[in-house]
Amino acid sequence: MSNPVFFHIDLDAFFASVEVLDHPEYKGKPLIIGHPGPRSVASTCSYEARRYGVHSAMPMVTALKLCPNAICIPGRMDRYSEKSKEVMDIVKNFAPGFIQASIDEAYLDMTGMERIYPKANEAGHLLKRMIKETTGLTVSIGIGSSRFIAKMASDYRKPDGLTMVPYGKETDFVDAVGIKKLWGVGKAMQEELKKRRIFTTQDLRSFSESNLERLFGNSAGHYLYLVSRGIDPGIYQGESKTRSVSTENTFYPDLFGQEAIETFLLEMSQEVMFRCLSDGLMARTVGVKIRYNDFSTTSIQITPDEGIYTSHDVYKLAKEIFYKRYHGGGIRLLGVGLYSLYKGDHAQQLELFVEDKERLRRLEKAIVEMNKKGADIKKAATLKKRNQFNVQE
DNA sequence: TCTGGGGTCCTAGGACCC
DNA sequence: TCTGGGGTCCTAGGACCC
Repeated sequence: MSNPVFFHIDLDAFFASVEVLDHPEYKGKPLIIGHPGPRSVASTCSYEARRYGVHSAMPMVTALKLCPNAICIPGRMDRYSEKSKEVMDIVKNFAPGFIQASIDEAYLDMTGMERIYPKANEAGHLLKRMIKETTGLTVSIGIGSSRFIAKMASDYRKPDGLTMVPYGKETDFVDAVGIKKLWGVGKAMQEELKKRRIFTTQDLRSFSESNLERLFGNSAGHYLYLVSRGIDPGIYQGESKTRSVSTENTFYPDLFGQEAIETFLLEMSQEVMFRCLSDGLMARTVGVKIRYNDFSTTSIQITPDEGIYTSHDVYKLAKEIFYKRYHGGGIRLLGVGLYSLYKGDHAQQLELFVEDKERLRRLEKAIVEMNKKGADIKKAATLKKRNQFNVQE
């Protein structure tokens, strides 16, 4: 039996790199992807911008203070999806056990591929070359005995890097990465660890599993026990299916007034419902998210006894739960989501009026299909009002 | 630093049932 | 009568990731 071998392939500064590819004049310049608005954040930035301390998720205002001459452009998701597909097609055909983890990341299971690729690191270099030559983009690749190790290895040397963690050296590698960069251990957990005077992965290993579970809860404790030993806690195991669909908008200035609020609730209800329809999904639960101007955030959800069949159902429920919770004042963010999704095209149980609803549902589905073919039909008559309000894209 | 938008998973309490 | 235990579903909030 051969040892398990996994690759993690990570596109370098993906959105920014695509922009440089399409606009050679941006090459070598600090580039930030994101809207320049006062409430927006940087989504990606080029390595030139990173030298100024800019990083993704940084408030745009801060980023532009650090790097005033940065080129700041809003993202073009359609174009990035296109390039992503080009890359993923190459990766997919390179070896079996392909899992795409996000728009710019994928895993390959290279276990037992020695006859085709005798040396894993040479296979990695080959894959990097193929991607570069075909798409013009560079990736960083991590190689390890699990997806977890491969994932952190790809981040170890970036951009255009290749890091291989030899079988049996997982614990050493985790020590080299350090507790601050452990995948799945974020800011809040870092604080918890500091409070308990745990500063290194070695410190973590000095605790028994039951002690970690007592200190941090069963799930988090078990997780820390495993990852501090370089053992994969089980990231990206099976095919993941969609569990929720949501959309939200941040406004500047704040959103006020019944008409404006309801316009957005309607538009967002349609958006999430149309996305479900086009994927053949039904929802059991509708949720609304409200963030006030003081950044306090609340969410409400409802699982009605009657099913949810049309975007009108979504809107009605969204409006109902919104007013149940809304305490007035400026709204910074408004969101609508559908949860407890299941595959299906029909009402779950037969009930009164279902036939009418099914007819409406088929109508909406037809609109979705036409939009897929290039039409831009939206049901709401109120949509023309959208531009009166300031959406922070 | 004054904090986007799209997701996943976990926790904890309450309702309800057997 | 002051009071069990397990299972499941629902809700709200929070951590984390890209």
